[in-house]
Amino acid sequence: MDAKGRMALPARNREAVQASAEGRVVVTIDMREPCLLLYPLPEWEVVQRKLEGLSNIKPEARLLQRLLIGHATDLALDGNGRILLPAMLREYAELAKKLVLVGQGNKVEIWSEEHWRGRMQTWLTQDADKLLNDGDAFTGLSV
Amino acid sequence: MDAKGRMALPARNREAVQASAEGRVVVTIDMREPCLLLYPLPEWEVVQRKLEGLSNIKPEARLLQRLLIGHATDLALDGNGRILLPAMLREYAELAKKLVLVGQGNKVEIWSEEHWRGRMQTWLTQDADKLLNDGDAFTGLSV
DNA sequence: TTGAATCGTGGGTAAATGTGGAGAAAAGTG
DNA sequence: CACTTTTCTCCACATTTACCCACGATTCAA
Repeated sequence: MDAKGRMALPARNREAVQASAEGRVVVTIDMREPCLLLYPLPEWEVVQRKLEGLSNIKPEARLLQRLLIGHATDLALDGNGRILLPAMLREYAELAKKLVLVGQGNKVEIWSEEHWRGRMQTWLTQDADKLLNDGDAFTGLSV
Repeated sequence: MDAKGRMALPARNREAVQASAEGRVVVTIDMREPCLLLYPLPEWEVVQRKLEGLSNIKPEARLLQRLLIGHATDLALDGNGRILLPAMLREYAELAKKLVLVGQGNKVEIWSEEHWRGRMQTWLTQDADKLLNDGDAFTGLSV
């Protein structure tokens, strides 16, 4: 990310986004982690419909809607394949110069390198042990 | 928001409002949170009809009607794309110089930055945990 | 290895947008 | 009617954003 808050989308993803969404993407926050989520526009519309379909009586559902839809921002790639991340989103994820992009199928996670390192540490030392010792959880799943 | 209580609508929303409602919007209060709700006029008319359709025997329904419809104010964008928020609404949401606008599909929430930060803090530290640990609530929802 | 193309990065500049204030018009008040 | 207060319109300025170009690094192919 540069000093203006612009982030270059890797050429690999760029091609897909250009083809399916004419360079239009949506960025929002991840409630569980200090990172952002980037969807190609069509993918986001699926997610948004799911969210709006939730019972809006449940407080939990309203929370999801407010935070995810509320932070969702339409962005378009500029001539160099970059997007300008809004200041509020940059602050939420505490993004610095160095970013880490993590592909997740229908979306890409955007992390500051610093947070990414910290979480990796935690996952590898604590959570992975727990996961591997929980014999039943993933029976039959071969990776 | 400036000292006169004027608020600039972001250009992105402005365009939509100009097209569908000739720059006319309705602002009212949110009963659950210290914030205001801004609807393009056509959207508000839908909401108002729903409210009026509620059984007016139930005290809860009458309360909704009184507060939402009672505070609803017709406003129009000025030459610079701004609206003048009535003093009563400004006081209700305790709006200060810095505002946060949160898009919610058919409406926009208007928060003071201070309240928004406070609520975010609560949501992310308390409610989000509860939500994520409540396994049944959102089975099958993949965001 | 070398040239050529692509890619990531940074910056300049012009246009668009956000912000603030002055003064005229309108509305409310005594 | 005179006066105050509010609201609207217009103008000026600061900030942000969009667009363009340039340079160094990396990749790819010959």
